[in-house]
Amino acid sequence: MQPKRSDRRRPSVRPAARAAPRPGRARPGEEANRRGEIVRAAARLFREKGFDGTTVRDIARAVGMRSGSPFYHFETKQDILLAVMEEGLAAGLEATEAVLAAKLPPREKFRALVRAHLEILLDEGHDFIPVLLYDWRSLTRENRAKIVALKDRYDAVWQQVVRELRRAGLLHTDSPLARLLVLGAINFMATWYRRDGALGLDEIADQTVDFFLGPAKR
Amino acid sequence: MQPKRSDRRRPSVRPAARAAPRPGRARPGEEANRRGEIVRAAARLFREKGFDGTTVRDIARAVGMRSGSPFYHFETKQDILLAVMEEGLAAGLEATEAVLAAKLPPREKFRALVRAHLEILLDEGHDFIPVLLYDWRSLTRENRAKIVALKDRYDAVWQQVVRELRRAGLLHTDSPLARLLVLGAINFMATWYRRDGALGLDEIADQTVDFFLGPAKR
DNA sequence: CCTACCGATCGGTAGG
DNA sequence: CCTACCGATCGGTAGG
Repeated sequence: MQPKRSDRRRPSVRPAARAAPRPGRARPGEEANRRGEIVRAAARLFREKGFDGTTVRDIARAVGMRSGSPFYHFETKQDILLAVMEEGLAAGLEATEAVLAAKLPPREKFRALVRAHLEILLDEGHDFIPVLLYDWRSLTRENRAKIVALKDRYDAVWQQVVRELRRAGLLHTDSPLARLLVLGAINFMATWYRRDGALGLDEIADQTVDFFLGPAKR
Repeated sequence: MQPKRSDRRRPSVRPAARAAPRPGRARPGEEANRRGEIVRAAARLFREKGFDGTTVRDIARAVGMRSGSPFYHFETKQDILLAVMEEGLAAGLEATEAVLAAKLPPREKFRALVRAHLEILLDEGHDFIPVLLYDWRSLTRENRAKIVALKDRYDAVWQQVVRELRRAGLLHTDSPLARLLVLGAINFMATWYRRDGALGLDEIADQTVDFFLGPAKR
């Protein structure tokens, strides 16, 4: 006997009263909207239970659809995963490149970059990047290549800022390893951060900057 | 149609010639041995494909058993996961506490700790800790509690060394966040490290120590 | 987007 | 530890 992953209902019984969103037919024009809902719901579920631990039925239920209906919007479950990662990376990349564009001094630029990354990594409703980080293995080879291309741009932004920190004498190296250590330390926060914990995102950002660059001089 | 995860064979046909280890009955006395083989094979598979992405049949095949036979050694698949994590943590803890016991100066102690951790995190045949880090979510609540207890001891060792670094003036903080940043940066290496890459474990250890503490003075 | 369904696979078990 | 098997579930599809 397998452990049950979800409540089982008789197939012929319509789910009458439950907390989930409205089932039914989409009104014309809100189709793209529904697609976005699926992506967001899937991101949250993938983050919590992993890609393999989440069923298409879970996703359908979360947006108030019947079990087969997500396939009206996506051809395969894998395509949903790709959409989650692509949309998350695109949004993150936009925020990140905006930080680069704002001509801040190195330390402030680093702080802004860390803060922006913490938001998409840890804040409520931003489940895309954690899924990217922790469900990497579930991507097909072809989809992995697409994601890598986006991720490379992300890394380039960080490498650029690390270089500026080095030039300003705030770091003593700007090697790729330095970037990997900084980003790794931050990305690993997705493992231990609790939204109800002692530190907020602003405090974590400040202390992280201080840790890597040394306390700010005045 | 689902994508096939493995070759399918007619159930009545014995697998005659294949590369995997000998099928057949265990000789008396090597039972504990077989259990260990299962744990090691499972660790490797879990690391590659995740807990949910690995089937008991995969594990059985990897050690040359038929599909139901792992259940002679373990009650459930979950128990295999627990064994992987427990045995990995126990071994890591032993190596780690040995570093603490050897009375090295702070910088050398840190370096030895990093090096020991890199070994169990990245080296061939050490798949336990990566599984622990990346399949956390698949543990039941009760098993998670058991693992947390072991992990706390591990963290305590690192916190102790961070404290010594601070006292020696090599770090300017010994907060828990400092420990989380250092360990996170290192643990995240499991994501990007390639055994055929440019840097070996010794070089990574040296450069990591230099990054966090500043280059060694002479 | 629902209904109704399929083939494949999965974790696990009885009995030897 | 193998043989033979079960019930449940899963991703996906045809047809409306």
